Amino acid sequence: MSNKGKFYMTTAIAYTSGKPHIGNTYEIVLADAIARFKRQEGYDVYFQTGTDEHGLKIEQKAEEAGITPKEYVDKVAGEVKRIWDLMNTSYDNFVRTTDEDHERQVAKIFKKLYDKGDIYKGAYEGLYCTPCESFWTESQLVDGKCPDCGREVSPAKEEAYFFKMSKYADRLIEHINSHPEFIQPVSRKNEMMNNFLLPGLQDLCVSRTSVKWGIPVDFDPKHVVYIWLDALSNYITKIGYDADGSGSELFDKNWPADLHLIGKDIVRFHTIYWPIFLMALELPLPKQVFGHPWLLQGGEKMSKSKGNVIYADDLADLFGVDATRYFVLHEMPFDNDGVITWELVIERFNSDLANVLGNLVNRTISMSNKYFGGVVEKTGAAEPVDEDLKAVATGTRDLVTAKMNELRVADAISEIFALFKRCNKYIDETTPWILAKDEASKPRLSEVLYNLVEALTIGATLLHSFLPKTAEKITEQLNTDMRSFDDLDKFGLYESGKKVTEKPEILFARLDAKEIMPKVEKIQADQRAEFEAQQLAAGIMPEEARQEPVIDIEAKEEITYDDFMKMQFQVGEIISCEEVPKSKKLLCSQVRIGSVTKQIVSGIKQHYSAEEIVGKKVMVLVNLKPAKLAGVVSEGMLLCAENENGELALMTPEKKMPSGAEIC
RNA sequence: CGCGGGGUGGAGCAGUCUGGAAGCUCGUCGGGCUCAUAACCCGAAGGUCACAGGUUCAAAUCCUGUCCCCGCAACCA
Repeated sequence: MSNKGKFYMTTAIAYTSGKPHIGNTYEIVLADAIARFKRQEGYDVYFQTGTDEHGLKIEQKAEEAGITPKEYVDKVAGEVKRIWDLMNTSYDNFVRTTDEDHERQVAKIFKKLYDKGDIYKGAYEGLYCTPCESFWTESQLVDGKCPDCGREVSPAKEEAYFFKMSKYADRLIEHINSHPEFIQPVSRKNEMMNNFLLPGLQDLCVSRTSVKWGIPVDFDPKHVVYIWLDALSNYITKIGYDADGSGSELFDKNWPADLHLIGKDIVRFHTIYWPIFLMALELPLPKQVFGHPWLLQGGEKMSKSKGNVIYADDLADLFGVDATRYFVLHEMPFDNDGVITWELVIERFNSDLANVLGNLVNRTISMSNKYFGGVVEKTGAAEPVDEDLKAVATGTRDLVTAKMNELRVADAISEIFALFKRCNKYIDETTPWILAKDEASKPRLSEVLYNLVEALTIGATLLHSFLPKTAEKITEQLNTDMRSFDDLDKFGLYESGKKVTEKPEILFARLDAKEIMPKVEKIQADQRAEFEAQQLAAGIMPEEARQEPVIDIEAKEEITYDDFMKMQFQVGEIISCEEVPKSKKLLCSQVRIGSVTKQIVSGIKQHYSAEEIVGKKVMVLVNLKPAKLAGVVSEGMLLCAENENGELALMTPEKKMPSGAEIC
């Protein structure tokens, strides 16, 4: 393996406001695949990931949970690390922004930039929402109210430190223009240029007094360092950067980073603010920032508040770690968002992993055992049909490398699977079961199986970066080792005469959606229950209906819109009410509908008392033909919902509505 | 007119920059094969490339307009 030099790469550090879902996990798996591949190629890789643990949201979450912020982030960071490890990711360093060395360096960096004059003290003016402790701009408001809580905002002014972004803007524009590879994909570059750089950068507010949970500005401790300045700095502080100038060996070797892998939503922070901070610190800029797309669920974005989140450990439970890795890596295109649904995962699992790969390994090993007692021997009985297989096998490495160099990981995997598909085809072309019938064609049969085993070894080696465990299982079953990367363009290195395993283990057993989906539903139900429990704990009213049993009633005949329009519903206010004498069920109400008052008799006595419904606004069917009930005239109907026990609930408007308002 | 992404056979996507016979995976249908995990291999059907104009010998691709979906909007990767 040739040494190609160092390669320092990072993921964004995960924000510890809650358990990471499959989308967060996507990033670490993607990064891991790249890191492993670079190592395989011969780079000296340093791969850093971790957690971002400061900020208001964490402060709030901790308070809701009734624990300190530190306790809260310890818990979540542990969870993040557990999932990173579960996904078998090969990071070299897991950093936390609450690490003492990081906090000390961030404070020093802030001081250094202040001393230098790039950070100055000013005032932040804007519209302030007191309960949310947040500033908003005019354009952010929703109906003139706080976009978070919907309450009134008021103009306010807060002392704050600002960073002189504009001072470095020209240099950054120049850098981006002269380094086309800096921002990937290119579409993001245009976005940054057109929206932020070319219109002119505003100075960035880099301190907060409204947040307690953060790194204090050491010379003005009522301020806390802005979370992005804090978080971004991990890329240098955690490899040993020292603002005083005495960097560590690790830092000197690895900085500048070769790749920052981040989500497309935070491209701005990594391609504008971060480079400018680095310029101010007189450090070289990272070589590349890749803003990967999102993994969306069923067309809509995942979020905990929607309670529709897919977690990596659930996927790993149902499908296994490598299948989960395969899915997220394969399904994510280069610059458009990917989609994940349970059905899609099952489909990919069956068609790619079970059918194409697992079955190929299985049938190859089975044939070797059946025909040659497991011994794989090269006999030299070649035929022209072998050439294409060999060409594909030896050419795959460069195809994969080319895709990986562009960070097109999904395409890289597809190249490897193209090799496996070629192998399946090769089996049909050579028909080993026919060769096996004739003793004279045994050498040919042996050669065919040898070629398959060799091609599989090459394929497994290439797969190692993406599906580490699966690749290892394959080479184990073939009784061989991973090939050296440099040898992957050679065919015939499998040691002739070796014996494959007697009993091939099924790598991926086909799944039946009918069996999986009930488990999925259970996971989802558990998640909803947990979410509601959390909401309850936080004092938020849960959506009660969700957990309650539903009722199905007999469907009535379809009606037309005209039929519907014949009925007139209005809001009515019950101004008085009395029981109907000699009746068990009836109450007689005087209902004001607009300027008219109607007398309505309703069978609700067992559920409502006459007194309690007075003053209620209710839904009334107004143009029902009057009728006499128990001798009393009724000129309409009060509408109620009825449950399976016959209990009634009057329909009342969800918001305040005037009497007489039409219901349509 | 806040910014951005998208609308391509039943599903999920590529192709659009650099116009030149509409492609991939899955599904469906038909065939082959039986070593293998009802798997594998071959073939077929199925699309006016959101809509309307325009440029061109030629448009999914370039230009103009319209409709629809989605994300972001400084604390979601």
